[in-house]
Parts: sequence; structure tokens; C-alpha cells
Amino acid sequence: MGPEWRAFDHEQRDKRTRVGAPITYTIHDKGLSTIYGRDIPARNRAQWYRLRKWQRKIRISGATERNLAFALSELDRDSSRLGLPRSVREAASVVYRSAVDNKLIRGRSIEGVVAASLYAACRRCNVPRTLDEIAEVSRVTKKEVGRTYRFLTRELNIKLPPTSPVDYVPRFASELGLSGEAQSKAIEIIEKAMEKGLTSGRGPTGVAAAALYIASVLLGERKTQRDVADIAGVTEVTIRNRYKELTEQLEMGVTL
DNA sequence: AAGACGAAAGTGGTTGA
DNA sequence: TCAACAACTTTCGTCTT
Repeated sequence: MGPEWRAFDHEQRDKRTRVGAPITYTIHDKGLSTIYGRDIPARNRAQWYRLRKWQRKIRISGATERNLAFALSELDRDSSRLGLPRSVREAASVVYRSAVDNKLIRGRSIEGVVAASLYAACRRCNVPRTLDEIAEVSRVTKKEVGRTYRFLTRELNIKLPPTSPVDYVPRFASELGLSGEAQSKAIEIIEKAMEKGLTSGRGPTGVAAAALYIASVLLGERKTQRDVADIAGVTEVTIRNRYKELTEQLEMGVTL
């Protein structure tokens, strides 16, 4: 999991490091490249330069490798912009690689497949992003991300349960500056709603938004429908519709 | 004045013939 | 391929705080 030594400053770190980064799927050769040692004597410079040149050529050889390298840098760019953790990036790389292995990229744009892989990885890791959010950072339309995603899941036999509104609560709540209590309340509301079947067929973001809105009112941290709607990426009308269903059919104790 | 409400018409995507 | 359909959005006038 890490080095057995400790370094107290930069100099020590440089001195003690003997290996490169851990194996990772986000680099096209899994990060297993050679690292060079210390200073190279001047008379050998030219020779080393040529060797390095060959090394590069060999590492990235053929169209497949080149495409993979491009795709993975694209993937990294998108996930940085979305602020996704490493684990999700790794998961997305795995999906993309198997798409390549199964020859599914033909006729589809690399960007599209990258975006779809990311979308799938986010869902698998229970940190969902909406199609809109993915499309926002990539050079692909929402429509294409969705279409490619469905294609990938079908061809690769990936089975993902529908996204639960609960998965959106922590992110939306923190963007709204709501307390932990409000979060718990929202989750409680959603769970009750799911038992009564009020969430099936509804967009998960809308349900999450309504639950958060209700929670914010109940706990005296009121946010406007507008604020919640903007962050959840739905309209005020949708929040109203959901929250009407929720308050009517759930016994919520207090009246709003 | 800002926020909430709800009716009505429009949009994009899925489903089933 | 096409129409029916449900969820969601847009828009807008009205009510509430």
C-alpha cells in the first residue's frame, strides 16, 4: 500500500524512492514504464536520447495503442472536470478497455465511448452523474452518451440497477449547504417513498430534489425551489409535482 | 418583490404494433 | 417505421409571504 520508509522533506523523498507509481488502468501501458536513474554523463547524452526515442516508439506502437492513449487522456480530462475520485476513473478505464477488446468502438467516436464508460462507472460506484453533467464536460451530446451507454451495457452484459435518488442526496445537499440532519431526513423520506412505490418511473434527480426541499423546510433550513432545482438540474415544476405526491401519500407528521 | 402554485402546451425518448 | 405514451420542461398568470 505504500513505502516502508518515511520521508520528512523533498530531498529525502527523492533519495529514498526506488519505484514508480503503482499499477493503474488509467495509463495505456498500466504505468509500467521504466524510470531513469540519476544524472547522465554528458558524453552519453546523444546515445541516451536515441534510446529514449526508441523507447517511445515501442511504447506507443500501432494505431490501437495510440488510440488507447488518447482515450485514456480524454477520460482523465473528463473525470478531472467532474471531480471524480481515482476509483471511478479506474472503473471507467476497465469498461473502456473491454469495449476495445470486444471491438465495439468501430463506428463510434472515442469521445462518445469514453463518456459512456464514465457514466457507467459512476453508476457502478454509486456516485452517479447525470447524462447532462457528463455531456457538459465532454464533447458529446447527452443523446449520444445515452445511446452509447445503452449499447455498451448490452454488448458487454453489464447490468446496473436503476440509480437510487439516495445516491444524489449527499452531493446535492452539500452543494446547497444543507446540514447532515437535513440529509438524513431527505434519505428517510426517499426510503419511505420507495416502499410505497412512489419513485418508480420517476427521474431520480427530481425525487432527490423534492426530498431535499421538504427536508430543508422541515428542519428550518429552507431553500427556495429555484435553488434546489438549479442544483439538481430539474425545474421547479418537477419539484412541486414530486413533493405534492410525497406529502400527500406519505404521513409526514408536520404540515408544510 | 420574491417565492410558490398550477394549468396548458411543447419536447425528447421509450415501447409496442 | 410509426403512433401512443409518460415524464419532464417551458411559459405564464395568479396567489402567498
